[in-house]
Amino acid sequence: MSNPAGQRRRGPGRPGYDQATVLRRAIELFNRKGYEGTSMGDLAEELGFSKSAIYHHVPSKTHLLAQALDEALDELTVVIREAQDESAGSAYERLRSVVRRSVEVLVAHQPAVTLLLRVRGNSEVELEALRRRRWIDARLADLVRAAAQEGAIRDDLPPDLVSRLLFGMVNSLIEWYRPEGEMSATVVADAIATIAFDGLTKRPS
Amino acid sequence: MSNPAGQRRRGPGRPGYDQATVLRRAIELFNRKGYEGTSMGDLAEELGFSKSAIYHHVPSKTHLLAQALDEALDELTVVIREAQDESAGSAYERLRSVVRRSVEVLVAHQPAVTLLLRVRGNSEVELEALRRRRWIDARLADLVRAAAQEGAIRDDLPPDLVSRLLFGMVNSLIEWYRPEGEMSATVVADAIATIAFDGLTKRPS
DNA sequence: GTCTATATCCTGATAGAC
DNA sequence: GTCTATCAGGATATAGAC
Repeated sequence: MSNPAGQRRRGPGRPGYDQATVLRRAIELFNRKGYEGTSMGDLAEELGFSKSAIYHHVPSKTHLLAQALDEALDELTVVIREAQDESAGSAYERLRSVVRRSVEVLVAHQPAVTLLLRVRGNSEVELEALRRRRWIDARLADLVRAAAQEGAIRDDLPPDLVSRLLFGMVNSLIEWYRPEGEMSATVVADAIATIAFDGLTKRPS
Repeated sequence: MSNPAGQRRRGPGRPGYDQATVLRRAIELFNRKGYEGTSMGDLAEELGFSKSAIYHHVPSKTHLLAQALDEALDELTVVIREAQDESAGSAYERLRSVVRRSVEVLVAHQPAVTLLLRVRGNSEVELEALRRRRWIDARLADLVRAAAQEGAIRDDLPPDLVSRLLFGMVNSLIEWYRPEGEMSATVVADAIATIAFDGLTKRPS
């Protein structure tokens, strides 16, 4: 915490991490081994010091989880807020835009979003995160419904089902996307939009 | 094990469960609370007897997980085998068919497949399951590549990316689909095929 | 087939020395 | 700010009575 950059502090001495760095490494571990499958001992080992020293940086394991889930939820909430601004275009345009923005958030905050999407509701922190997530999902469904009512997208499929499948495809990114890979967020977002809105089948056009 | 139907055995006496029933309830709990978040004590409580009595039915917690993952992997492997039979039609036809069959398996074996899709590689059992799953994913990508080479689906998107997104959409079913709901596997499979192959955008047609 | 009791280990978290 | 030592509780799994 005396070290905003998360780097080594003094010439000699132990590593020294700030809160943000500890959080980042914790989320990494939670995703690799699962939250319950990761012990504070594991995290200590990862950071290179003893188990008890962690509690100098962070109040509890639960607090680490809460911070991570908030990071993801706050970012996704911003995307929803943008999509609710009707002056930004038709529902169809805003739906395409929210797909793109969601991909951007998933890519930029992949570890935190991954953690969020795996939450099961095992504690009060997780239940609260699930509540916020359900609110987001409901707003996405609203947008799909509005686009269907505009006549912009097909109305022969239940909007709730379309919403689940469309954002199911978006969310599946977290299973394989790695920012250090060669695929940019733009390429992925374009591919999702192309598949979802234009379809895979080749057309004469 | 003396009770193939998983029902009460004698008039008087304790419930009495067979292996299959214990496994089914275990998978249910693993999905609700996570595998690591579920203790054998939780499972005992769910089944209505003491913690230690479970070990009369099942050798270990790990064994329960292995059985569940095998159930899912065996079913998905059958789907892949079917799709590899080139006499069954063009790659495009087989791709559409494998999407439908995957949905059927996800719906019929939803709890086991859910567990499989959440495995992180935390133990030897999980690592072996991940190996088998990666093999399946690779065969699905082969099929998408073949369909693109046939000229049946668009070739302006990387086949590996298409495969990940397409089956990401299929797999996202496990997050919300409940067999007791009003949506049949057929409706869901049709919706996925329509979105993925024809697209959401309304066309003059 | 289920129970109580127990063995052994690991968990999140704290106390206090340096 | 990190350490060793420790706590109380819970984990998987086993032993042996009934």
